Amino acid sequence: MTAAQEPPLKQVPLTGLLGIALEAMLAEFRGQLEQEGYGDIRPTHGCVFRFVHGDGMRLTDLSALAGMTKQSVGEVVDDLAERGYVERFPDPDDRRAKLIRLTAKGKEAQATGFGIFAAIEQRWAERFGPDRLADIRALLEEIAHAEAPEAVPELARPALAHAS
Amino acid sequence: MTAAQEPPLKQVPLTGLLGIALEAMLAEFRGQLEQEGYGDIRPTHGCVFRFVHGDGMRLTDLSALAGMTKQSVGEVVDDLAERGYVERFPDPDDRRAKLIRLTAKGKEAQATGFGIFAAIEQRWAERFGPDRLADIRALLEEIAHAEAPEAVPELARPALAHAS
DNA sequence: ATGCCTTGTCAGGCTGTCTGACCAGGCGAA
DNA sequence: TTCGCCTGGTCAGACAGCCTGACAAGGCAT
Repeated sequence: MTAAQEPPLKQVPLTGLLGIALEAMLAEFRGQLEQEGYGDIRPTHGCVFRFVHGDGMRLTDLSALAGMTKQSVGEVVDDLAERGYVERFPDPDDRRAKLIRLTAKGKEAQATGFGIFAAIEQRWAERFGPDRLADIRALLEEIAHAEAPEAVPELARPALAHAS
Repeated sequence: MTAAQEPPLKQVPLTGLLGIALEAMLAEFRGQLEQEGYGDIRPTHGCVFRFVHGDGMRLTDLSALAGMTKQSVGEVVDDLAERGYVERFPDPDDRRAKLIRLTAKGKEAQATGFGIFAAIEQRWAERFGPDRLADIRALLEEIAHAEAPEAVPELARPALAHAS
């Protein structure tokens, strides 16, 4: 037990740990979501559910937020439309464009999803320590803000704002 | 600034933040790796590089560690073998099996990769605070240990061990 | 009113993974 | 021994999820 120097410092890369934590949370999420009756929602659909809001958004905007091509997001939107979660309607201000919005069913699903995420985080907080989880969230928000501010517009306004 | 109750508590899901952090680290990793001359190593190859060690491992063992099918890992091994990073040789103890081990080139690549991961973590530590990063690592290790102990065998022996 | 930009779609392709079927070799029980 | 079953690895085929390229319809500025 003599704490000698570890020779090559073979620690598990942080990416591996992040990946495991992420995967575990997502697995929990998918299970819960299915249990709530949304078994037909797949991970890919997240790129729309995460960002769609308001009275109608353009595909172009969604794809920019999601960091994916219009074609890819368009396919997801098609799929969600077939399943009745979103609907397209013509943009009254621009006849080229179509707007995408959640249906009533879609809004329920989105709310359920966000609720599940909150519940999981709550459970993890109880399990691993509320303050530790708050710390990790704060740090991750800071990292996200630094690395991909466009993907987390919600972070544009918090306390950090006046820190720079 | 009256801290009233937030109505639907619309916080960004932790998974999103974890994903951004993970992606950012991996992007940094890939950039560095290419810069070190290993531009032909793709993310998929990680499922082998992460786990292969010693004097030869079976495909079955690698696939179990990686949590993937034998076929998928086999394809990756084929690819790495063509590129000269690993080699197969018959298991002297079991004529059905072949053992997989790193070539000299593969060992260099693996060491370089682990080094880059360590360097990135070091840089992030300086950037976001060494103690905060240590905290997040400790928490993530705990989570990983709880959620996927088989994927992080290195964690089987640390200080946590006598805590239970 | 003409030429360029934007919006969305169609078509095709690639990567990474999976399932199913199979052969060759090992191993235990009759 | 030898027969039936298990195990290690491979072949073949499929599919999800993403991409790039090409395009038609519509807006917009000179």
